Amino acid sequence: MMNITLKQLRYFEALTRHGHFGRAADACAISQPALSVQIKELEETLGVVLFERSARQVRLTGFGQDFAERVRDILRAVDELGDLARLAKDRMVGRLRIGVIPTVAPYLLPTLIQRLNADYSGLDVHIRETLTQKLITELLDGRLDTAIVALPVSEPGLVETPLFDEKFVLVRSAADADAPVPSPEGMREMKLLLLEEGHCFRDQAVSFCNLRPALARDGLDGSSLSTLVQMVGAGIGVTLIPEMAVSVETRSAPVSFARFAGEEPGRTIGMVWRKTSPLAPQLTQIATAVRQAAEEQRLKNIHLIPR
Amino acid sequence: MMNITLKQLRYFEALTRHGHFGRAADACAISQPALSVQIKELEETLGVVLFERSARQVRLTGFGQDFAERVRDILRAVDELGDLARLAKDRMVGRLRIGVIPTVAPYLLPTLIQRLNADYSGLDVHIRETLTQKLITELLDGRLDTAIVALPVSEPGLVETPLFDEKFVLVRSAADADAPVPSPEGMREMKLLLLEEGHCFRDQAVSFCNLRPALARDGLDGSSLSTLVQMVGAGIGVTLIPEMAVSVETRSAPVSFARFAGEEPGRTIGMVWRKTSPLAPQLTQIATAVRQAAEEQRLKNIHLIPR
DNA sequence: ATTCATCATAGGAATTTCTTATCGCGACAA
DNA sequence: TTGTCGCGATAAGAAATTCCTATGATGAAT
Repeated sequence: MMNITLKQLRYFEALTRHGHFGRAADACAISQPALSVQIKELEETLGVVLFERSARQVRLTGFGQDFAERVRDILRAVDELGDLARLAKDRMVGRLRIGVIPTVAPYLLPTLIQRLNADYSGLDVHIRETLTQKLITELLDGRLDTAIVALPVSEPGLVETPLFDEKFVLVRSAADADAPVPSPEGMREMKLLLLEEGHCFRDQAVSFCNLRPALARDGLDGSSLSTLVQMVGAGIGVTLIPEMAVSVETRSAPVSFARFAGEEPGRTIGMVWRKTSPLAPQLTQIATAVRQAAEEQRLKNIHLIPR
Repeated sequence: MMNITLKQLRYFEALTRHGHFGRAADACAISQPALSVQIKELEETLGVVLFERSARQVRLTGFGQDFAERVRDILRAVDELGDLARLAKDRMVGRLRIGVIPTVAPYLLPTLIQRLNADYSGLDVHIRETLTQKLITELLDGRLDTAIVALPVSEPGLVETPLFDEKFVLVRSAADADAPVPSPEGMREMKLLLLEEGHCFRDQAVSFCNLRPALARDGLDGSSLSTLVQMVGAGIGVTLIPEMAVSVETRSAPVSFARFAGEEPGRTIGMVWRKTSPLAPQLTQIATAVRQAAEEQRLKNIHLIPR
């Protein structure tokens, strides 16, 4: 009890076109008996005669004609599978789901998306912005293809690629613009505004100032860097933001920015994806594009920060 | 350089459903390595990775998802091929092109078509009514599946099956109803109306009366039996028609019918089809249906003919 | 009647597909 | 860490299939 094979359907189709076993066999690059046998096998599998063989010509039966129409559709669909793959192979194509942490997304994405659309048209980019923890979960779950987060992540099952380092700058009210820049220890004396729990940037800032994490400050945590900057502008305290955010956040409120002296605080932003991801080659390319976007963005900021 | 096979697509589909090589292999009734190899082969043929294999689970890649949709459609279409054939196998189904000569068609077809529709629903009957010569040509050409004609045809390449014998009856004006029935020889003295050249019925009538075929009568040939009967009703002459035509033609004009004494004229109607026709079994069945229709029709006529 | 063209059949070779056995890797538990 | 386990990949030989060459059978044309 054989099953229908694509070979049989291809031979069948050739025979309908040529109406002649020998010529159809040539077209299929096989011998005439091989074709005869496969056609016969197909007919036996179906339990139906597809061709009427006479000495003069080979003609489709009535059923064969209906059959042939469907077979043509099937073969076309199968060939399209190959075409589809051939396209997907070289050009980067299809859906790409990128997760980005909130302290990077607003500053990097406008540039990045523009660049991706330019360099990889045909790529359908989906963006997910949320906390690192959630990104990692979704990544491991297969709901994301890659994530842009602060390194290290140290999650077995994921590979990390550094993208760029960024320094943190001090944000204080415009009035303090000329005051000396405090040392990390000095920061502890100031009212430092932080993001809510869960943001890695909060932990990084806390770590820089050697604050005791448990020492949760008053209830002034902000849900975004913009909020923090606005609070600083209102004279409530000071905060840190990544240098990349400066050009955007300078518009949020009348504040001044300052670099730290000596050992500057900072972090490494990187891309992570599953070790097993078949997109690895593409993602490596994407990483390059992200680096370029980050550099482009950095140039917009660097001159806004006084030494 | 392998080609895509249906097996591969079936295995692929099973793997998408189970997300597990071992279970998918079970579902396909093969070993796990066999499935692994075929999936790998498919991926190599396409040049694209379809599944992301991790220790935890087997997941479709983005491309794989698009691919899977199309594959499902293809497999469904292929399975439908089998269904289609299974239906066509037992039930008689599909197009059936029957040719019928004009001196039979009007009297047999109403009954026959009704019967075919009743007994073989799903059969798409096409009727072609024309002269024997043309029917045979179209039959040999494959434009007809079978023809109902007067036997014998004696065409190599065709097989003949008798359906029924029918007698010819004399048609004369109603006024002559009680006159004695002439002998074949007597017919020669009467004005015998005939069908045009090409109708086999014309030749059969001529033969019965022992007329010299070349002796073409005056220009009163009719193009149908109805025309002839109407002419008889108008007192122009006499004619012959098959007994099967009586019940219909008695409505054409005020005429009387009479059987011939002694050796009655008649002919054998039969079905012919190509020796090579794969429909032979079905056609044999159809022939039975035609016999029944003819008998049914005959019963409507027999009591209308005196003697 | 013979020849030619054409499809079917047969037997053995070549190729493909499958099975069993085993490896390698990552996850999980102790 | 270190086994242990689950799972997919790989290997090698066995089984099945597909194919080719040679040949048969049949009908048509000369």
